[in-house]
Amino acid sequence: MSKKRKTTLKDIAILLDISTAAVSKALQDDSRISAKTKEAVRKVAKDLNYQPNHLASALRKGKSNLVGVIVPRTNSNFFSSVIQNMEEILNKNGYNIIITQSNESYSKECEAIDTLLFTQVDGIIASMANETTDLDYYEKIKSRGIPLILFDRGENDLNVDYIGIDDYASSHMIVEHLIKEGCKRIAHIGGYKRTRIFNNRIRGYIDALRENNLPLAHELLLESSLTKEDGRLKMEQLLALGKRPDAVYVAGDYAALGALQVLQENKIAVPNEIALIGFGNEPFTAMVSPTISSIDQHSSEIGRLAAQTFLERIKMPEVKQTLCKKILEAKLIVRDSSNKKPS
Amino acid sequence: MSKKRKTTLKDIAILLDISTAAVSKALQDDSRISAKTKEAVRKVAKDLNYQPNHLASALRKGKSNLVGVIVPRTNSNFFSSVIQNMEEILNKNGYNIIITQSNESYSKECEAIDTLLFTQVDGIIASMANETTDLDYYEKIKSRGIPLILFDRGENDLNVDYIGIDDYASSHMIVEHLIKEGCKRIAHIGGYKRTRIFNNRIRGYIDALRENNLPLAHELLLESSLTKEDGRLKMEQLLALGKRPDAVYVAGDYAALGALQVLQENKIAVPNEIALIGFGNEPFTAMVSPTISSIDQHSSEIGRLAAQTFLERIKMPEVKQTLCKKILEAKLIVRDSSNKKPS
DNA sequence: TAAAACTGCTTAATCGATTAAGCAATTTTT
DNA sequence: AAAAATTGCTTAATCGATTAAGCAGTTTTA
Repeated sequence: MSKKRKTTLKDIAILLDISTAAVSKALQDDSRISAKTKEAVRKVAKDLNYQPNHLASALRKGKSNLVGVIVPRTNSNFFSSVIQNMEEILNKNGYNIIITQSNESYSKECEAIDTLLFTQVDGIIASMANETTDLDYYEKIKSRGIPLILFDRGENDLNVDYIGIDDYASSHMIVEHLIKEGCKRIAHIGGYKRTRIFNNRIRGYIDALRENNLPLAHELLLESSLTKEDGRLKMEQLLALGKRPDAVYVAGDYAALGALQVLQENKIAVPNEIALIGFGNEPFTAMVSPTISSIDQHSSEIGRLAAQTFLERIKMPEVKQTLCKKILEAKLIVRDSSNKKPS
Repeated sequence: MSKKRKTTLKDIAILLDISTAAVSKALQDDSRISAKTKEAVRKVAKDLNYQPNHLASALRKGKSNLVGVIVPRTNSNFFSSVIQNMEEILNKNGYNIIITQSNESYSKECEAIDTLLFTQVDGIIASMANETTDLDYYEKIKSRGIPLILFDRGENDLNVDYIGIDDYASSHMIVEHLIKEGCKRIAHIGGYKRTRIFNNRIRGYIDALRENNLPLAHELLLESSLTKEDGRLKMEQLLALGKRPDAVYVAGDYAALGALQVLQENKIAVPNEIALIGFGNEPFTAMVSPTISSIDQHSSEIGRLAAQTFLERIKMPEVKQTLCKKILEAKLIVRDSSNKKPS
């Protein structure tokens, strides 16, 4: 019962008694083919339910019209939103995307790169795993001559296009907001220092404190994996201090949630005793109680820009010199967890 | 600077002064090639950093080793976990996956199917959009002669393999649990009746009530899109009733969260005044306060089974007769929102 | 020792679409 | 009216890997 044989250009050609070349050109609306022939070809193509064999044309044309995407995970709102917006633009331009997840693991990331290169993608858009410090594998992409665009988690050292938010400024903004709320001992549960974005957040935190003449206490600055569990641990660590902080800025929402749970378990009033701010504006920050203030990273915008950057690179592969680094300004969403005076 | 030219079989062949056929076979460890030649080929392949052109081999072999995946969205824990487990098994078997999102929209789903067929995937694993009722497009996949496996959201009418949980039994389990907790007026905020899984949940709810001699009040059975917003609306509707329910079973976690918020805004004690249960075991159900009881859908297992089913279909395409419908037993996770007597 | 089987390769066709080159017929230009 | 340009196609090569068929030379079997 299953009609296995797909219709090919040849089938159409034989039926109309013309060459496959003519059929191919007709479907591409080539000016050298008469309107009558084009019409006939299109009709037969529709009748036979012709679907071009993508592999064949990709092989011949030397491009697959596929874009590889590597993200640490898809079940975060940030990444799935980036992907969704990226996909929309790429689809419109005839590209499809292949999504792969690194699960924050360097080895899985390398596998993902191999997979994508193997699949002959025309380019790769990636956000690096937390673990990743070695950039050899990314060099492999560059040496393949296809565009590589990084977003959010990216390294400056790799000389590639990058889209992200201004982590330094965001961090700065958070600390100033907390100071305005009257906080004087502001702790920071930060990400890994070696990851550029987290390092920038740490710098923003330190500089904002300094500019406001607040002392920087080293016991208030912690390095974390930013999982919910580690957020709990680091919060417990902060509560164990002789002089507790009156505000905690956590560099990730999941860790902020863990921290919030510990605060609640210890019956500490949020924000009045200790104010709390996360980073990433994950949907659950607006769902928990109290709602958690956070930074919106403009995921849609990042997705769109990454896609556009890729398209530009594809169009003009020779203009490699001007590197494209787009840094967006993030937005602080003030919610209950840092709002001491509810209006 | 960019070394554009990729090394091909031909390059290796010329270097070793043998035919490309011999090289191809050597790399495939064909028994008709001498160990010496194989060794030499492998060495040169490594030296030249040979990466086989996937498009060429896929074209020739008539299979792409790509599996298409269609999900309503990736930013739900359920789907991302399914995908992750599916990917693991498929990768091990030489397959890569292309993920596409339908965003619960029928038209986007059709586009996704076209995209995947166009990319010459060897099979499709899908969970249907809420909107989808018309199955013509899925027929298109079947007529292409490649395996189609549905999970979670699937229609029985389409004669294809299916993996999911027992929605009827899960629903039954929830209601019995609530009754055991002493609830007597149990409401159900259900999904769309026309979607099979939600219909099954509704049937389970009704039958469990009946078996326990509890009256079925039509005003306690609501149909919802199961978004967080709609969960709020439906909960407000329930609170507006003359005789309020003493338990609400919501067919989705997001909607359950919305319902919980409304309950809290109305200062209604959960679970003592009104108990609450969700469905799906999204991570946030364990994060909010009170934590929300829910049903775990065994996402990892579903992902693994879907992948395995695909692999079996590929291995034995002729054994089309025995349809594979795997229905897993789900697990009720009792949390604070339905636990009246904390031990 | 002749026939059969195996070893280790080569040749050439193939997958399906694209495209450079070319050719005959028609139309436009000079 | 001859030259040039245009139209509308065809032929054949190509992308890179795979594979059926085949062919020497060697080894095993009867």
